[in-house]
Amino acid sequence: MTEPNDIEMAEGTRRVLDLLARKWSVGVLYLLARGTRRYSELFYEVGEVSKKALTQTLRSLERDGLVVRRVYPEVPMRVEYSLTPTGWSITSLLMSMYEWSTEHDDRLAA
Amino acid sequence: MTEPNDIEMAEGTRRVLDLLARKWSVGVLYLLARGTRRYSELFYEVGEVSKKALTQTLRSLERDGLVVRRVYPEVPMRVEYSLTPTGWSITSLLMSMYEWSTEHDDRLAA
DNA sequence: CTGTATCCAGTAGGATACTG
DNA sequence: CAGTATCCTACTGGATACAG
Repeated sequence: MTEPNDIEMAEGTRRVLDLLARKWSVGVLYLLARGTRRYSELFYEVGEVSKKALTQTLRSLERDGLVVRRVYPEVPMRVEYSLTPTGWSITSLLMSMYEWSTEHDDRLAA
Repeated sequence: MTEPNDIEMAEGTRRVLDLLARKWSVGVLYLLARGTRRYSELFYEVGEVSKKALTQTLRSLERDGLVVRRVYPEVPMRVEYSLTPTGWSITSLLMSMYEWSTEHDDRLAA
């Protein structure tokens, strides 16, 4: 197998970043890492998000295979979101980034 | 010290992602990880980038303390870019992301 | 060689109102 | 409860021409 060059590494890395690029994706993933959550729970816990943005975030995470959506057609309706194995595996990357941020927050302030 | 909650972890993680959010930031960092490069070298090696976008990328990396810019007022002019210690330290994060992408590229294709 | 200036298009997300 | 529809703004980057 040939060595990956800079362009290939940058492309692979960018694909990961694109998975997390939306404003609320990371917050949603951290919440779901603690367990399954309903739409309204995410809506109230993730921050000052609009329903439109939250839905877009969830749909994009679902398309990318990080999150699963389950609908329970009760009255009132219930929709639950949870991490896929892939979604779960990416949380270790998130925690590495958080840890790096704590080691460099002096620089991030500037 | 108190445990960080999800919101704090998401905020720290997002600050790191914001550092890398621009389209060409990752490519530039990978190139500079191999050593100092001139503007024109980056321009030709990083991909199909416009000069405007490359300059914006470099300015933003410089503001965030990941890159240093050095000007040599010769004729013709020479400008060199290189990683700061902070910039260097973030490359290990980039490589973790690249590695993750290679382990999940089946999912990324979908 | 190393950028700036200008114009233009696509995308993300906030606010608000409405729906099955 | 869990969204969708509409309107609007900000940001990002490509193309092109021009400048120190």
